[in-house]
Amino acid sequence: MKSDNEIESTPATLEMVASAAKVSPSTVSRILNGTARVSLEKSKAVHDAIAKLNFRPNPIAQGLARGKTQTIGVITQAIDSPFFAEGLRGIEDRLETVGYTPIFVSGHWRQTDERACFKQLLARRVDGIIDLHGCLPNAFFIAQAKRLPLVVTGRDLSAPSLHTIHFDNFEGARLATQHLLELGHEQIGCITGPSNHPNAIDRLRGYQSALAEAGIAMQPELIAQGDFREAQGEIAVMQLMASRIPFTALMACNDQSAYGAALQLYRKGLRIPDDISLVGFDDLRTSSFTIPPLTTVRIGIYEIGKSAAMAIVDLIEGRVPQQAAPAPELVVRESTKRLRR
Amino acid sequence: MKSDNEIESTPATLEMVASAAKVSPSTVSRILNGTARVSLEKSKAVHDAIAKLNFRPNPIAQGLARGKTQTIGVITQAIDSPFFAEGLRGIEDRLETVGYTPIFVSGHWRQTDERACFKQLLARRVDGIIDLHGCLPNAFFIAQAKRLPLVVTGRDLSAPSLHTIHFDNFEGARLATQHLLELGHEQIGCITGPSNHPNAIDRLRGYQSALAEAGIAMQPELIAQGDFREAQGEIAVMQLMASRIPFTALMACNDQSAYGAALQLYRKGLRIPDDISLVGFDDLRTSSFTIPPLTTVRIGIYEIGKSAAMAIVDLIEGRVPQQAAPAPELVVRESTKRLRR
DNA sequence: GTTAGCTTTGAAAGCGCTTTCATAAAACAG
DNA sequence: CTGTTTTATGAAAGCGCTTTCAAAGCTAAC
Repeated sequence: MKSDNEIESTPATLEMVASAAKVSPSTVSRILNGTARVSLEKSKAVHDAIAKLNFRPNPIAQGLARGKTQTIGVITQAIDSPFFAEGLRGIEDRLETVGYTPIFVSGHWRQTDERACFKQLLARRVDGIIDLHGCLPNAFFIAQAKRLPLVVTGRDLSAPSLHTIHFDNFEGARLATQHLLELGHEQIGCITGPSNHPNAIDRLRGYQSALAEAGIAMQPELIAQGDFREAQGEIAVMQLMASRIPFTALMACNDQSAYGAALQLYRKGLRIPDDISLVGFDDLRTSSFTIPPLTTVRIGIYEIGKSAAMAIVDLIEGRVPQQAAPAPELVVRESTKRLRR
Repeated sequence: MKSDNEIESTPATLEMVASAAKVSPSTVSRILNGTARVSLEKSKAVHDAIAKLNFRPNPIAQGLARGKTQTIGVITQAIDSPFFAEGLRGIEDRLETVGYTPIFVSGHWRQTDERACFKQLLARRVDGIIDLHGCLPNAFFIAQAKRLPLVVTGRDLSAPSLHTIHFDNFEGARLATQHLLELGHEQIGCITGPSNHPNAIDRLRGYQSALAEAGIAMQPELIAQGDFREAQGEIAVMQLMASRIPFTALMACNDQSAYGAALQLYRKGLRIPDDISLVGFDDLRTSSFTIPPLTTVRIGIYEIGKSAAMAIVDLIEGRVPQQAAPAPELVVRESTKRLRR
């Protein structure tokens, strides 16, 4: 009986298996891959040899021989962003079940870095790439997809060998703002995301659209620039308050901004939701544990990660992917409240 | 002028470069790796050909030929844990500068999963493995290190080809508890981590030691079982309150537990820090944005990730690693306060 | 009983590199 | 100049697989 800790000096090779089973390497390969019918006795002999030698095919050699690496590149913006981390988890969970290994690299929201990621992954001969919310131009993605299967999230494109999974940010923001309106709020501030970020733009538009729909005039002073990070959320609230235009509710274009905003409101002695209602966007896992738990828009980034993983495999294996993002969903918790009058 | 989006159908091979430069493949290889002196004119011709063909060596082929993959396996417990994510970021940042690619896999705090991770990474022929806070027995790590370079964090072991980076959890917890004591608290509750988790055990011991040092008798009812996750932090506080033993401060064995605890205290109408002081452990990035910002013990997991990355490279390249974890550091924010009397 | 048609298997080439070995050319010593 | 080193370079083998090709062994059909 072998212990789990046991070590064998050199990993066995296919040829060692072949000679142990007294067959040719080709036969072993055929058995491993099921690429041809093999007589039962040889098959058994080979399996025995594999077990005895504890043989595991060398994926490097397979990769070279087949020209496929069973590896898929995943470009994220930052591996330590709570938002992306959930998506990565989805990708990881899904890919594991189908025998591909993900390789994660980070673009840091910089075009040059993201280009470098592509280069690196291409050099490593990945079989496909998933780009989570990349910030490169559409044309770039369309061009890359000619070279290898590509799925990108956060936009809506159509090209051969390219699949996109686009979440409806506009609708999500509309929902969030509408929720505030339904609670009787009319003076609603907005903390935006980076102004060149497509998702951020759509979310701002959703906010504006909801206001317009309700017949409420937009006040530019109620829009504060954010960058999707907590610290800037704090600053945005400071600016909003400095403008002296009163507001009773705030819609932050992502949860992290909302955290920062909440902290700054707390510092100013304003209570959520009693004095100010706050809604976020993303539904990070931590958002159900903030004080108070945050009302927000659920994106389902974990599910998107899973879908992206399935889609890239579909693409690689010649199927046509059908995965789409879930619909935006408002999750009402305790940071929003009917406006007292 | 080539556009950045441009595509070449098939990646160039070393042989194509060789024939374009009218030299032998060996010469090209030598130039690429600097393994021998080559005449200036050939060298130039080769560099020109490389540039013209946009050649990048195929790492798969290199891996096969050299028996090294320039790849290092990283075992984390969960890629979407905010704690580990920071460590991964450190590893990623560091490894990038030295030309290794990390492959991240997750053990989910389960021994069988973690064993499977080892198997998978070994099969992929990584050059070394970093195991972040693994939960397998010491003997396993020592045995594996015989097979390939290994660095593991969160414990203190010594064996050939193995390097450990051990953070002083005991001291950290002692510091945190001491801080509470210095603020005049004597009834201090503790929310533990998983009872089989070495770090959790050390932290609990640190708490106990600080109390003992201060001559305060330990009250078992003030110790509530946690599991390092937010939800259990909530439950722990419920249990603590149900026991009816009064407490004025709480030390949570990690920040995530502290978040859950804070929420539950909030629900019960208890204010932090006015009614209860709360201290966490880990100093997650979000902890400076909680309400109120959390006093906690800084581990510097990002730095530990960086160190682990350097250590594994040292090991692989035959140097002897010297990296150690930073010393525990109390970071006082706004969740703790002098006991009013 | 011979020819045609399958099926099972092995030999060998090839994937894109590295590296050893051998050789031709250049450098040096006598 | 000749003989010995040294240096730059190419040929070829090899890393561990897959896959084509061809041969050998069967079965079936007339």
